[in-house]
Amino acid sequence: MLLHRISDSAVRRLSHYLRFLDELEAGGSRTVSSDDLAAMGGMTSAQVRKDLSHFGSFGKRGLGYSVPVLREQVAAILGLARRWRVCLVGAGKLGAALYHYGGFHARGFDIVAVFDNDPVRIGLRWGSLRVNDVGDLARVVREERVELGIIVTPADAAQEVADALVGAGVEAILNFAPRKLSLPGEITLRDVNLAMELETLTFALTHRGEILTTR
Amino acid sequence: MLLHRISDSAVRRLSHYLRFLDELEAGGSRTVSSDDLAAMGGMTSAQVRKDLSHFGSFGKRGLGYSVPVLREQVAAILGLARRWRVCLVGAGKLGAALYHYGGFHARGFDIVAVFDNDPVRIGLRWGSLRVNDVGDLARVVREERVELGIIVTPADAAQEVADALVGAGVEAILNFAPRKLSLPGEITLRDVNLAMELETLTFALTHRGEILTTR
DNA sequence: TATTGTGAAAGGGTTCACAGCG
DNA sequence: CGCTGTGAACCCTTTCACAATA
Repeated sequence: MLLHRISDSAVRRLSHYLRFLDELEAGGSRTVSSDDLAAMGGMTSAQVRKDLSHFGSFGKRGLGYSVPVLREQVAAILGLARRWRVCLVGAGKLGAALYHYGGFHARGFDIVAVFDNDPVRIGLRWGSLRVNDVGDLARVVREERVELGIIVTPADAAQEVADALVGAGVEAILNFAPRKLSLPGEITLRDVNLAMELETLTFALTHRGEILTTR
Repeated sequence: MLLHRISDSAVRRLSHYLRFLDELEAGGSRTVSSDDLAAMGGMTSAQVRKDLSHFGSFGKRGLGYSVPVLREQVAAILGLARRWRVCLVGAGKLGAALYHYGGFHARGFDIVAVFDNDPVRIGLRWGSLRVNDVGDLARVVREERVELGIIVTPADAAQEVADALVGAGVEAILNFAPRKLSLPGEITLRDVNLAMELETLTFALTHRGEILTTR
């Protein structure tokens, strides 16, 4: 398929649609219209149709979309037609929270290795895994055929860990450390910064009373 | 001050600038140019200047910006000239991770209350706090003058908790539960969905080989 | 008839390029 | 001379509106 550039926000909306389609299927719905999906997500029906149209024609005019068919198509578009092998670097509280977060497994992400550099944590049993020494990262990542890395270390360690992950063949990184990482262009990177999320809230609250205009 | 509509991405860039300015100040730099800041964040200098220009003129032509002055200005723009009182609803692993995440306190966020509905967790000591019964949420939020709520509950409980927070006077909510919340328009809401972040990675990896074009 | 799929129009964000100024 | 601040140009995303069609 020939793709135009798909905006980041469009990809995130596709994730939303997938969640809505899961709920609809669980609720027994057989079809949805773009209007229904839009209502579930606070968007417009034109937006829903445009987002989907980049990848094909999945609906029937006059009828809408088949819930199970569209669910499967959207999952495939997002790369979720298969499972993904993920590792977690950093076995602190946030690492533990992510490890136990059921949403990853439900969406097709299998955490197959965990690493830390703290002797107190190395060797600990986490479910069916053991916490590995980060010094063994390259070997374990290769043995376990890890594809995605999640960095949950302090900021200081993040670049070093990222380099090790890339060296061991990981293709994409989700970085929770508040540090800008330098990576080769072929590696996909996404940053999540929890303090920054709160800052967008305080920005909004702080400027609430001011006149917002377009000049 | 008269503000235009500031885009979400511009606000996030301001958070980045603040982090860079912290680093520069810690490193002893006295001034920065928009070029320097742009290089630290992988953006363009025009973007940096445009972002700042929405809020005033903070630099000197020919010289750049004073690091401490700009740091303070950007912090003020983001609403971080004061501290904020935050509560956490959900004392599970993710709640614990956020509670212990030093980045919040460093940025001016004080977690002053924690809630859960599980008798096993209620009453547990977390640092200087105790985990409250979520049934006491309205009273405690008022007593503690909580301004921001963070929802870290399972999806099922999120709407109910959000309603309680709003009823008790919270002004903004950061929601980690994968559920679309309905809130009054005057409440600021931000969603963080961890599975969705991974999905943007798998989308990119899945479509990597395909020709991305503009028609 | 109801709803999709999509060109065209509108809107908004980013980049350009240079005037202004220390 | 160097770097900021900014209107104008450009580009990308969203919305509109309607032809196509089950």
